[in-house]
Amino acid sequence: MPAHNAPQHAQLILENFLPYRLSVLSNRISGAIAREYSKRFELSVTEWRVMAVLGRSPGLSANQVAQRTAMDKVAVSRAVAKLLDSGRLLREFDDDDRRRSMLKLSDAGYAIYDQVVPLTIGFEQHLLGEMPEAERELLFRLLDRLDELEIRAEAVTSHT
Amino acid sequence: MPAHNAPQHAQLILENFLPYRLSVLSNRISGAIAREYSKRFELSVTEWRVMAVLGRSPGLSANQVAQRTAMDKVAVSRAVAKLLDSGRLLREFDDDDRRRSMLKLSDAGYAIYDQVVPLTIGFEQHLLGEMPEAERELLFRLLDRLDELEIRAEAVTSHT
DNA sequence: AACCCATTGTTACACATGCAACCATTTCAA
DNA sequence: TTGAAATGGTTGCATGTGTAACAATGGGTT
Repeated sequence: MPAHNAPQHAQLILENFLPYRLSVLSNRISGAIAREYSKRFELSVTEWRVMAVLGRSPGLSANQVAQRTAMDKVAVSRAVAKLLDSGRLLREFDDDDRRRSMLKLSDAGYAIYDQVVPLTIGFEQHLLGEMPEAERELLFRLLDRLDELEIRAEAVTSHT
Repeated sequence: MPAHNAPQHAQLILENFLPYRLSVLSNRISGAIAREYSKRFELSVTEWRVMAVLGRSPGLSANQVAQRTAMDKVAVSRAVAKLLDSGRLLREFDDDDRRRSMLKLSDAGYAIYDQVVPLTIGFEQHLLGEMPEAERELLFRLLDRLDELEIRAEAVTSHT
């Protein structure tokens, strides 16, 4: 009997699989942050992302918000509706193009924004605080590179 | 009039915010992979994760699968139900403890497993392929460290 | 045995998400 | 000017997900 031990089946070690690890890690981190502000401010992750972008860039349209947050326009539309409803957002429509909305935080919106921002930044500090500057930079460079790479998923299927 | 320009509001640059970047990146990557196998094999992400673990470790219980996949037991329960239904999974119950299930892939399950594994590995190759070994190792070390860190979300709230 | 509690797994509900179809408005070309 | 295509945004539907309540089984104490 030959002494080879080729596995009968393909082998995948999930715990070492990068996409899986990113997913689990990201869910844990985002979940932990979201649990904080969602309880305190009745705010979902998508709503918060919309607020975060508009807090820094008032006047964007819903579409522009969608692009910047990497959310699809439906998610933005619904988040905007809720934020308008709860009085955290103001909306006007452009006179020149009445389809286009112009969004910005209300005072109530900024009151929340000014509390959540330090909270999230504190969390990031906690994550990165003890990481040497060099590693931190490398981490972000790696993320940049991965961002660029995975654009074309189709290129991959031919590999196998 | 003094020449300070302290911002009126807290500032957060979402595009540089680590949790946000991880979330977007992870969603893109997992989404790209999932689109491939979900179309081809009528397989959701959670179902695939269950299969991936059982392919390598046959005989685990649903609870054990949940722990290894970082999914909650409800998600596993439902994924298992579907996989049983579609004949990709076999289940027995332990004679000594009839609550405890013992799960493994059926032949049909392995047939799929053996196709999806190389597909996902090819994808990871595509992501990591051009990354120098040293950076790759660092990336995984950084992920390890982040994994350990963010366990206690509460520790953070006092930071602010 | 009778009880209490922990564990495994399922079900029910509320809520988020993605895709497709849709309406309103604008643009452009015939 | 009018009709086709493009754009911004919303709504409906089917599906996924998390939380809590639940049934069933088992372990341990009296």
